[in-house]
Amino acid sequence: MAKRSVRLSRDAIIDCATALADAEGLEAVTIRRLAQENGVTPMAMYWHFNDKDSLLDGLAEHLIASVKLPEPGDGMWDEQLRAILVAFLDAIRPHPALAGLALRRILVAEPGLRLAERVLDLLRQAGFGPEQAAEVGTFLMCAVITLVVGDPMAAKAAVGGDAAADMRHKQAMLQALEPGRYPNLIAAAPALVSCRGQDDYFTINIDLLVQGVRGTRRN
Amino acid sequence: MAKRSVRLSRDAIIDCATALADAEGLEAVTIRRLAQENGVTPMAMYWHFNDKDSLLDGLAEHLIASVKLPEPGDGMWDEQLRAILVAFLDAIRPHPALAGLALRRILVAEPGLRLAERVLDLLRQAGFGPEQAAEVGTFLMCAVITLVVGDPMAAKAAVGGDAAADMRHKQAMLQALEPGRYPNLIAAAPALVSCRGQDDYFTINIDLLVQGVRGTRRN
DNA sequence: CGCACACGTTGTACGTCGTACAGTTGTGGG
DNA sequence: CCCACAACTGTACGACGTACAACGTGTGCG
Repeated sequence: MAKRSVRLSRDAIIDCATALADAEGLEAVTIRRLAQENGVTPMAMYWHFNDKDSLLDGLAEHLIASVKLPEPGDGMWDEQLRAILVAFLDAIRPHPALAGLALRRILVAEPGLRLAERVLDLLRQAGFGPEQAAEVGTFLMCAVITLVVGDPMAAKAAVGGDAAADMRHKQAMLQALEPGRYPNLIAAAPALVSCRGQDDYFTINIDLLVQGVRGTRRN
Repeated sequence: MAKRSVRLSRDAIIDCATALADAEGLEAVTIRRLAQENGVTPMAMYWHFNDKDSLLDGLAEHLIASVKLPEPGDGMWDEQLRAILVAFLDAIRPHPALAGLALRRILVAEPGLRLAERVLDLLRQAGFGPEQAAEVGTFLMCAVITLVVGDPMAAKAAVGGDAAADMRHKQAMLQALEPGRYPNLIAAAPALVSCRGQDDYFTINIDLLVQGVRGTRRN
C-alpha cells in the first residue's frame, strides 16, 4: 500500500494497526500485514516491538490514552462516576475491535492507571472500603468494555461478511422459534439482534451500573 | 497421549477440548493438538466438525448447557433474577478460558435460548418493555461472562507462566507508584491484583447488577 | 456367505502466521 | 572522511487451519 516517507516509528505503526483493526477487525492486524502496509519487511517490526504481544500492549495503551477524563469537578460522586464511565465508553466505542485488548491491560500503563485511580477515588467517596472499591471498580471498567466488544460490527470484516444480512437471518431464526416456549425471545427479537451498538443500549446500561453502585454502597 | 478405545465422537472431542482449555488455556485448543490427544490424524476432526469455528460453537454450547437453571419458582423477580445469574456464573466459573466464547454465542443454540428466555421473562415481570428487556438482558449475561474472563487464572498456561509470581510482581509495581498521584491504587493494590477469582468479587458484583436492574426499571 | 457402500480416517500439500538468527545499509557525530 | 550503531533485509523454521483425494472397514442386504 503505502511506501514509507522517511522512517518508521512506533507511533506510526500503532496508528496504522488501529486503522487496520477498525476497518478489517483485530484478526487482520498481523505483523506481516503491518509491514506490507508500510512497505517494509516483517522483521522490521521487531525493531519497534519485542513481539506481537507488546504491539497489542501498545494498541491498548494508545486506546486508553484517548480517554478524555473530565476534570475532578465538584458534583455528586455518582454524577462524576457516570461522567467517567461515559468518557471511557466514548473513547473505546469507535474501536470495538480493540476494546477487548483493554480487558486485562488497564493496570499496565499510565493512562489506565489514571483512569483506575479516578474510579477508585469516587468509589471511596461513595463509602466503599479499599477492597470493595477495588472489586467494584475493576468490574465497572470491564463492564464498560464489555458493552463495546459485544457489538456485532466487530464481526463484519471476515471475508466480506455481510453484517446486515447476518442480522436479518438471526432475527428470522429467533422469530421462527416455538411461540409456546420462547414468547419473550420472539417479542424481543428485533431488539436482541440490533441493540448492541445503539445509543439506547449504552445509556441504559451505564445507568444500570451507576444505579447498581448506589444500591451496593454501604453508607 | 491417549489412544482411542473404539471410535471418536463429537462429544468426546468436546470433553477433551474442555479439559484441555481448563488445563492449558484456550490457545492450547488446536485441531492438531486435539487430534494428537486422541491418537488420530488432524483431518479426522473435520468429520465431526465443519471447521474450527464450529468446534468453538460446540464448546460454547456445551458450556451453556451446563447451567443448572432453577425452577421458575414463585419468589420476587429480583430474587429469581439473582438466582439465574448465579446459576450462570456457577456454570462458567470452572471454565474461565471458555467463558469468552459464550459472549457472542448465547443466542445460537438451544441452552442459551432457554437461559435468555428466562432472563427476559423476569425483566418483563420487573416492568421493562420488550426492547429494554432485550438491552438489559443482553448486557446482564455479557456482564456475568465478563466477571469470569477477567480472571487472571486464564493467563497461567502460557509456557509455564507462574501466575503467583506475576501477581506479586504486579502488586509490587502498583505499590511503587508515586503516593501523591495514585493514593487509591496503592491502598487497593493487594485487592486489585487478587480480587478477580475470589468469591467476594463475584457476589458483590452480581449484587451490583441486580440492584442496578432494580434502580433502572420503570415501575 | 460375500459384496457394495457409506462412514470414519489417513496422507499429502498449501498458504499463513509469529519469530529466531545473521547479514546489510544509511546516516550522523567524531 | 569514516565508522559505529540504529534501522532494516533475507532466509528459514515450526505451528497453525484446512482443501483434496485416497484408503480401510464394519454393516446390512442379496
